[in-house]
Amino acid sequence: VGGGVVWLRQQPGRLLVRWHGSPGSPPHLRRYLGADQPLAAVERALARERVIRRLLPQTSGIGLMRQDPWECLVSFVVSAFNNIPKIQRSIQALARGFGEPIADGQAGGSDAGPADWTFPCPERLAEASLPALRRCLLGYRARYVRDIARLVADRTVDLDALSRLPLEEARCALRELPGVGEKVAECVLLFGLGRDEAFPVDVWVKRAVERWYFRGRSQTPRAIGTWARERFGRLAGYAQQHLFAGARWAGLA
DNA sequence: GTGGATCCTAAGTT
DNA sequence: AAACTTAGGATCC
Repeated sequence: VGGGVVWLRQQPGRLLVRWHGSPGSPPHLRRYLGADQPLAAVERALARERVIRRLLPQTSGIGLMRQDPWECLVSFVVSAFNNIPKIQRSIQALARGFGEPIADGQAGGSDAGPADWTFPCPERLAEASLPALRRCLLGYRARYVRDIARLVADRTVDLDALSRLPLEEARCALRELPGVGEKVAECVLLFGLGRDEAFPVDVWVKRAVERWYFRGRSQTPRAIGTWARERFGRLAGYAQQHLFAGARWAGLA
């Protein structure tokens, strides 16, 4: 996070934090974790809705992360048609192979080199070879990652500027990028650009909405997204988080 | 019960 | 609308 390393341990009623690699306090950690959001008020509002109200006992406390837009974009491009353990390995391999070493505080083997690496900058990924990227288990996504990195590195695309655009314009701009479809675009809007109205429809959310709102009737992801953004408005992103967590908790198959 | 071939799925996009 | 990287689990000899 912000060029440093943060360790978190959640305990009942508190969060233990340890960090190193960046001077002073961890950068905007509260914002990064979404811990600066008025969750109590959000959940009070969402509880007016019958399905979310029923999920809340299991899902209460979930917030929206505010990742760096660049890291968020690449991560979700990697996530498409993939599974979470492999996504994690890919991200770690990218950092190990193309990121900057983070000065070791004290832990970790000093003989084995740096234990931690930053997420790679666009410039480094833009000049990476496809085989080198494929060694990060990216598969056919290697080309997407490299081409997106080039667009950002040569300033054709300005991710930070997207957050100041009207929602629909930012959405369309993201969809222009190779490997970015509706779902990934919504994820970047939500977790990277701070647009709480975004509503990504992945397989879990699709199952949840079909089961709990459409009596098990199949709907297209597009239709679900449109429907949800209308129904939940400015809190759609939060609603999505609770539906996602609820679906996984309920083990929807 | 073990081992390997095969199939299937997984935070979708082209 | 089929094809797509890759790994891990499920099923079947």
